[in-house]
Amino acid sequence: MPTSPNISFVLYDVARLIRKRFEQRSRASGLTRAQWQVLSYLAWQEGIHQNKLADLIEIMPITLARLLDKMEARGFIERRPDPTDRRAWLLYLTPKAHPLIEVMRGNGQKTRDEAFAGLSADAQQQLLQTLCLIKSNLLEACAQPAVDREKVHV
Amino acid sequence: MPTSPNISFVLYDVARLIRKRFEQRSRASGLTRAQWQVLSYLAWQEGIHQNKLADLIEIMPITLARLLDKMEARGFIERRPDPTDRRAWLLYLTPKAHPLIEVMRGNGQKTRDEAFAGLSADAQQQLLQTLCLIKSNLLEACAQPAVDREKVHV
DNA sequence: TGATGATAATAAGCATGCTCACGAAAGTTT
DNA sequence: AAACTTTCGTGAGCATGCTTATTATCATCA
Repeated sequence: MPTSPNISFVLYDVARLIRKRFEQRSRASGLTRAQWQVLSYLAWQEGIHQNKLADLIEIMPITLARLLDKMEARGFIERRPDPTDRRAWLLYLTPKAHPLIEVMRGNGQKTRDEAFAGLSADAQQQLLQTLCLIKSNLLEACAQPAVDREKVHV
Repeated sequence: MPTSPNISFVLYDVARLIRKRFEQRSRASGLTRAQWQVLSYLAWQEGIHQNKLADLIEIMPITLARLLDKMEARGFIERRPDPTDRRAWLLYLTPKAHPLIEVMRGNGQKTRDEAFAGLSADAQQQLLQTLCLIKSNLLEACAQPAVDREKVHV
């Protein structure tokens, strides 16, 4: 950009590059960044409903459903019917998934080490807090309608 | 997550939400976040090659080509042949694109205002610098091979 | 009970971004 | 000039994430 870089663009770039680097590193393990995020939350909350998990990760349920389709096909998770609600599934890790968790955690750590090189622990903590604030701002904003009043008729 | 949230996940979430919010706001204008980024750089460097523009934005040339296809189809940019290199195109905005620039800049500003509410100008400046450092770390890292030494055979 | 509304999951379709591969043209070396 | 290498742009195919819409089931209330 001509003047100083646009902070939103930079933030978006950083996220894209983190994903890219993580997946360079994890290709052999067979899990993408998004799938690792799912696995990571699921390891913590096994037996959860898809809806609840989507809420936790803050993605649309349909986005999660597609991820789970792939992870189920590859044998990392299983959907068991909820005995009390025939619409719903309960999500569980398979035995095959367990050894992956430590490997992927390591890959995440290595990616963070690369990304945050030169940042003190304090600076990282500060960054995390700032990002959490921004995230909460955006979650609230996204729930509000945003009319594009300056619509351009082309 | 059980303990404190994973900073990479949060960062990724924030980027996703910024895009989502920006596009909620800009739907009527007909440009997505990515297309707006292209337009924004192009307004600054008209007559550039696709390759150079992809370098600037730091995306793969093929990703840019697809974006340009759509923007060209909608009449926002045009590709003119480079008289000195028959492989290459020179990129230009159309007259139709110019009025969009101010509108989209405004949408970006509104989105940032929502996202960064509660952050002082200093804190925002600090954040920008930190993100630029991380981006540069990651650009360097991505250029290095990342062997997944702990390959899991499944 | 029976209608009405909410909720769980998914389908269809689109945008962005990647890897890998390829053709055409340009540049370089012999 | 011919052969090799590099570069520019794109095709194919995949993953993620969204909006919108649909089906099946559950919950509630008349």
